Amino acid sequence: MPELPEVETIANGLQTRVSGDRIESVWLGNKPEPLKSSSAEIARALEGARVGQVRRVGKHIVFDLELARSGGRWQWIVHLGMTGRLLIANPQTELPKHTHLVARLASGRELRFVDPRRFGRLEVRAAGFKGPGAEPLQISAEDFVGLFHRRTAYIKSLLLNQTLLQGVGNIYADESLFRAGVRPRRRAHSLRRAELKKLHARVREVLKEAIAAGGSSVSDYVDADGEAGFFQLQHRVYGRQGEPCLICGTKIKKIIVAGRGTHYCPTCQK
DNA sequence: ATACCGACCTGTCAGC
DNA sequence: TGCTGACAGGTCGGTA
Repeated sequence: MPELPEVETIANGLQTRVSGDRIESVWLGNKPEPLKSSSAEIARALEGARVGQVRRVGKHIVFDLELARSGGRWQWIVHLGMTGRLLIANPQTELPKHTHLVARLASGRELRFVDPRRFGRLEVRAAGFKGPGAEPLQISAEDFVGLFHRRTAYIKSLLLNQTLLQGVGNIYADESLFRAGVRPRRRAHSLRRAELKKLHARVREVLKEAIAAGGSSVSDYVDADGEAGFFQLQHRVYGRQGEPCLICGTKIKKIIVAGRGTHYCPTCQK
């Protein structure tokens, strides 16, 4: 579900609202848990820890944990998968279905992890998590070109590959390619240098605009306060199959690339 | 190296 | 009303 702008919005909300708070106790659901670390490890790392900085790395939310006792520096890493949510709530409000973790905070509130499809992942690990790829908002145009210009795969597949660029998902890949005028099935090495530079600029532009709008709410995305984002109103191709292109009027096409629904304008994108 | 497919899960919506 | 199938913001592993 959430891509870079949504994860960034959520992480910023959590930084504002829970950083500095202390986790007093943790409840974890059972059965096939959506965990990379064990329940015991997670509970041990979280309970009693003060929450330091909260930020986004790729599509992950990273909580710095400051532990009174063990001294070591740990991080709690949350990947929301398709349907994961991190919500701040009053203890009195009913626990939503599919709640897998509840962290009770010293301030009296709760931080809840809810994930119907269970594609999300929770992990605790030693500090220093960087993620597998480059950050789209930090990489230089030169390095961006270097990432793609020799690769033979479809450019869209590569934009989704988190070990190259981390944070871009299906919506923003389609939106970036539209703005750059590049078809999703172009082989990356067939893109001219100028096209790759343009794509670099458009990826950043789309992500920044989406962050400013609080992300895209396609079906059930909400931020840490339960608020929806608004960038879906600015989608130019994603979800617009059959509708006219906003530039030329051609019907937007939908095909499958890398197993994902892929939207583009056959006229504007070459 | 790359592409496709199924798996992992649940919910929703369109069509019958 | 209820059933069925397709599809959904993500990732992984197997196979050709």
